[in-house]
Amino acid sequence: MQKIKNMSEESLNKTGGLDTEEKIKEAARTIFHQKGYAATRTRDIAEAAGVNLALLNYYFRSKEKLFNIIMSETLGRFMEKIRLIFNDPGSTLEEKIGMITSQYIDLLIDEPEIPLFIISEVRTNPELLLEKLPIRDLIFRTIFYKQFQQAVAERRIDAIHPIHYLMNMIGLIIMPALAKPILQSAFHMNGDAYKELMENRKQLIPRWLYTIHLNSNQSDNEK
Amino acid sequence: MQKIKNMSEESLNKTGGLDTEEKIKEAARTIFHQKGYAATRTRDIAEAAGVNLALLNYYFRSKEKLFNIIMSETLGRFMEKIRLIFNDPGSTLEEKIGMITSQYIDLLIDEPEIPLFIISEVRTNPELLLEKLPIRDLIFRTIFYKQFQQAVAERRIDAIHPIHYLMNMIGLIIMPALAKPILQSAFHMNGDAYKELMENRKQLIPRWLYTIHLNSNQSDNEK
DNA sequence: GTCTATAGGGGGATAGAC
DNA sequence: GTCTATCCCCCTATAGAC
Repeated sequence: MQKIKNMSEESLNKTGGLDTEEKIKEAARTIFHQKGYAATRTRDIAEAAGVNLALLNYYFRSKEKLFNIIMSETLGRFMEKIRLIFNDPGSTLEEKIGMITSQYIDLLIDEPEIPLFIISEVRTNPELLLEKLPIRDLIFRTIFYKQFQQAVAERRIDAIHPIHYLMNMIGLIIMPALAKPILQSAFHMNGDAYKELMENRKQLIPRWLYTIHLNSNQSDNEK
Repeated sequence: MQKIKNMSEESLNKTGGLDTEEKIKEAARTIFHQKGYAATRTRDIAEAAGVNLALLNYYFRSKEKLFNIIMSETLGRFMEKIRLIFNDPGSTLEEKIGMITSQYIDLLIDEPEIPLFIISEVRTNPELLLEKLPIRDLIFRTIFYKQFQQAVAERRIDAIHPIHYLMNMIGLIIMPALAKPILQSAFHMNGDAYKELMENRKQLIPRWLYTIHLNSNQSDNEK
């Protein structure tokens, strides 16, 4: 299986369309996402990539280094969406919520394993987050945050901690992805039903969020 | 492996107040909950229990058998609350929601690892659920479910699938527990702040759920 | 760059003394 | 029932031929 990379055009191998390093990363991403770091065996990654185990260490030195690369990329890909939308100057608060919901639900239809992967691995290894991402800034120093604060002020709604708003938004979006194995196992829900459920929530979640956090008629301050 | 517990006096060992089998289970529960099956080493369980590794296999035959016992007990403990409340004939729908929220939040203040533990391990091993628990019946053949259907009918609210209601309820409750490692790492939130956040949600979540699912003034049917 | 073969070590499980 | 010592497999990582 020699690797004649025809550099004149591209560095892509005919087998799978990717060069070896990329094939290994692709396989690693899939398996790490599904099973987590501890339960993943490098042998399985190599086999899924269609290469020999030794190549994995040739390209990435160790399982842990390979994992860190995958984790960085996944975290980055996941957070980049938020960052872009939260800082978009051309959209209203409501539009931002709609974009976040819609884009993340699309992502979670394709890759429902990502939230559980991130949550699990951050638990065992909390430094993963701090090292890489300035999450506080990414949330509290954004146009989104200013717009939200302004909306709350205009409506004279008693302030509950904004962390509730963020957690509810993220929670409502990712919950079906987290629950997918349980939905499949307990309710025999198949892929199409899951997808339909997710598509429904594209409309529902923004309305829910608006209703519970930004509706001054029955806001949080009524005791 | 006979287990004659001498009840006349006590079956308790002086060291720690529990007999050996119980000490091992206690240690196993803690570590399995924190790290999951794959990342847990039997040596660590034995050490945490203050006994020798060989005893673990003497009492439980294997890591896997020990794990299954822990998983069964944790799942049972988790689901039993729902079952009792959902079938309580003496409480209204609103009261049931309040009880669920309050009791589970108390549980998650003490043991925030449980949701992630269950979700993670069910993913790798979906049979765990089906074998043990009749979840469908546990949800759809309950007094709670009848009361919910009735409330929706009375208010003439367009029906969205009740799975949304359940997922939102569970999601809003467990979300902070799932996010705890991230909240600690990214926001330096300590145990007290987490507890206060959770206590706040005891009041907030029932109101939110009522507002988005049972308020006919601005229900889901407005387009 | 890619392979085969193997070193090296960790972790689950057991034998056997007490 | 509890311990020490040990087995043995499996998994990561590397050496070395091609």
